Amino acid sequence: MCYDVKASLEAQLKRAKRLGDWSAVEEIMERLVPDTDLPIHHASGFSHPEMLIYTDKDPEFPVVATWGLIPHWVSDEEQMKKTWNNTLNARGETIFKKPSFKQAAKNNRCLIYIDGFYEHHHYNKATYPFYIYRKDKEPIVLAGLWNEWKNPDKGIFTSFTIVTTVANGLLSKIHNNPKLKVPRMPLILTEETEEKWLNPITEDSEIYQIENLIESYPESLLSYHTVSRLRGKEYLGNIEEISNEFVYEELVFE
DNA sequence: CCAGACGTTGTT
DNA sequence: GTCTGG
DNA sequence: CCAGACGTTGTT
DNA sequence: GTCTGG
Repeated sequence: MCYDVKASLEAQLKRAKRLGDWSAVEEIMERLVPDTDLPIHHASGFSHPEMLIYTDKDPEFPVVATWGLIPHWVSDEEQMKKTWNNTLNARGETIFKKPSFKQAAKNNRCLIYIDGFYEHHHYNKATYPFYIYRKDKEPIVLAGLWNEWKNPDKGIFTSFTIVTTVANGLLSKIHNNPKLKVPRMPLILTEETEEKWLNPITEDSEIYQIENLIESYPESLLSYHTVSRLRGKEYLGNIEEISNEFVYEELVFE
């Protein structure tokens, strides 16, 4: 799963900057970034932050979107708020089958550039948040689905969800779920697969080309450490230090 | 057929 | 809009 | 997902 | 133990 992320301005803009179109970057800074919650040192999906996503419609120039996909059939704002806490993630195995995701899976895929994400580990009846990031400190590219929903009161509402897959060894351990159902992790793309994720498909027979991209990311490329609380009264909020290592003396992890 | 849901996570 | 449960 | 509430009365 | 809110 993936319910907590860090998304700095630098990470979010990495894709827009890679081609060296500085006027585009300037436009993003002036016109889009003020409508976002950036920089996000930590945000929970349940707070439905506004972020930049790169869609298949314009892969180099991002749009502002809210985390928590609103399916096309949602009719009003009340129904929307019942739905969007349940569509923060989308199971990769079923995105082409579920009514909430199938249209977006076929026609509206996107990338979300983040610094890293947070997961909770359970030990001795307590909960310990971990921050997970790439060993090389480069941004993590997540696979997403996005959508434009017509809010009858307020116009077009752009939202997205993060696709998940089975967890690798490291994330299974952080989740320390010993059995039965396989733990989950977000779908992290590589330089090759991120372009394929945005590649349009027209026929149902091409769905497998997208499904083939859904696999867990090698744990050898990831690093991690514990951080201070991300929930409840001890939560420090969206401050820069929130992703810094915070050692819990009582926690034994290894 | 109609009514009602439509979704995710893990159970150290 | 489309699928599932009764 | 985790943290925190989990109830009643009448009304600032 | 289980539901709700964020």
